[in-house]
Amino acid sequence: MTGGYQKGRIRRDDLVSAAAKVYGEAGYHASSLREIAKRAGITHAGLLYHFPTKEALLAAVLERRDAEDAAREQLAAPPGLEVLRRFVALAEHNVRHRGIVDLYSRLAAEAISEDHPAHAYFARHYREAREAIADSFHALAETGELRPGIDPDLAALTFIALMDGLQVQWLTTPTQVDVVGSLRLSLQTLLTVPLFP
Amino acid sequence: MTGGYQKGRIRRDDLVSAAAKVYGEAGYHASSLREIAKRAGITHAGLLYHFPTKEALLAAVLERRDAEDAAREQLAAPPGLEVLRRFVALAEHNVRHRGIVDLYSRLAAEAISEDHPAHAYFARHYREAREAIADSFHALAETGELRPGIDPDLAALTFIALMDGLQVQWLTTPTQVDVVGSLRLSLQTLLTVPLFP
DNA sequence: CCTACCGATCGGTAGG
DNA sequence: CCTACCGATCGGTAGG
Repeated sequence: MTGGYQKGRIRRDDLVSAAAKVYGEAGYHASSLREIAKRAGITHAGLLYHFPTKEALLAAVLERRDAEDAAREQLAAPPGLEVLRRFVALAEHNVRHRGIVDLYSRLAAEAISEDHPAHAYFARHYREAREAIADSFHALAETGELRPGIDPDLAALTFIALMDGLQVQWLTTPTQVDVVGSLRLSLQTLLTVPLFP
Repeated sequence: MTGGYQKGRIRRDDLVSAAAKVYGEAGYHASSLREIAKRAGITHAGLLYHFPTKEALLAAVLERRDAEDAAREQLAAPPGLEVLRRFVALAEHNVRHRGIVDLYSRLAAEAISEDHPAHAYFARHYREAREAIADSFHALAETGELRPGIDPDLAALTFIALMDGLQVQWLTTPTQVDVVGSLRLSLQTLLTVPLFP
């Protein structure tokens, strides 16, 4: 009884996976429904049976990314050093999974346009990331672990922007960019205590 | 005698300007020769009389950008604090000329692909930018103006990546991103002397 | 520099 | 989920 239902769910997941991969290789706009469908083993009309428009498929890709992030954030720590360490760990994870970074970096640049279907998603993503980091810098300021005179909100913006900039440069010239080293350097200079004792 | 020649030069410049603008709005791949040609007041076939392929037009846009940068780098200072100040001044200039930043940020993300026609351009651009900044950090290390224990090359990578990451985030949500403030904060924490006394 | 055209590709729909 | 199709758009070419 649940066979067709289950099958449908699996098929949708396959399509979302294929879409994420193709977006990562070519961006959203340059990706075709035919290429995505082919990788999932169906026709592009078949894809449109599951996702009525190209934009609906993108929405599904972003939703699944959010769900994965949320599952990971069960690991969320209280504001402080540990949060910063986990962001560095996330960067370490990312350099071992290029596809994730590809998808994110290409979509982020496309989504600069206010009328891009992922624009609101990225505006929210940036704000939430800045707020999460800012909470930790504020906590560190109160305990004297943030260097005096540093604006916690500006430090948070700096950290998130640095992560994004490193990713694009790393994707373009992987052998010449030490993503994790740069993040550690940047964080350590903001702190009065060792980030990794 | 030089009339036709002059006219041709002007027309080519108009086309390059129109192309830079459209690339900035939509990226390279999503830009059409018809849209670019229309803004310059000719047909797309007319554009192809001046630039034989879509790729040749992109090359001309990048060449002009290099020429403009070179002209600006007559202002190039010897390695040291002044170089860092001028990069901050460049960022101040950029936030008043959104089109330049748009063009750069969108192309950079597309050029992640090794087969993108601007890939080699950006690989070179990153390397040259890192080297220019690294020279200054090395000089500052020798005079004790760089905080002890900071790797000058890693600091250079960090600064360039931060500039790029700030630009994308600023383009997406302009009112929420203080590009210049973030750059000043980041540089100041690396130094033992005031960047802006 | 234009008109007119080509083959290819695109997202989406009809109808089953 | 497929076959078959649509109108739109693309980069590029022929021929002037």
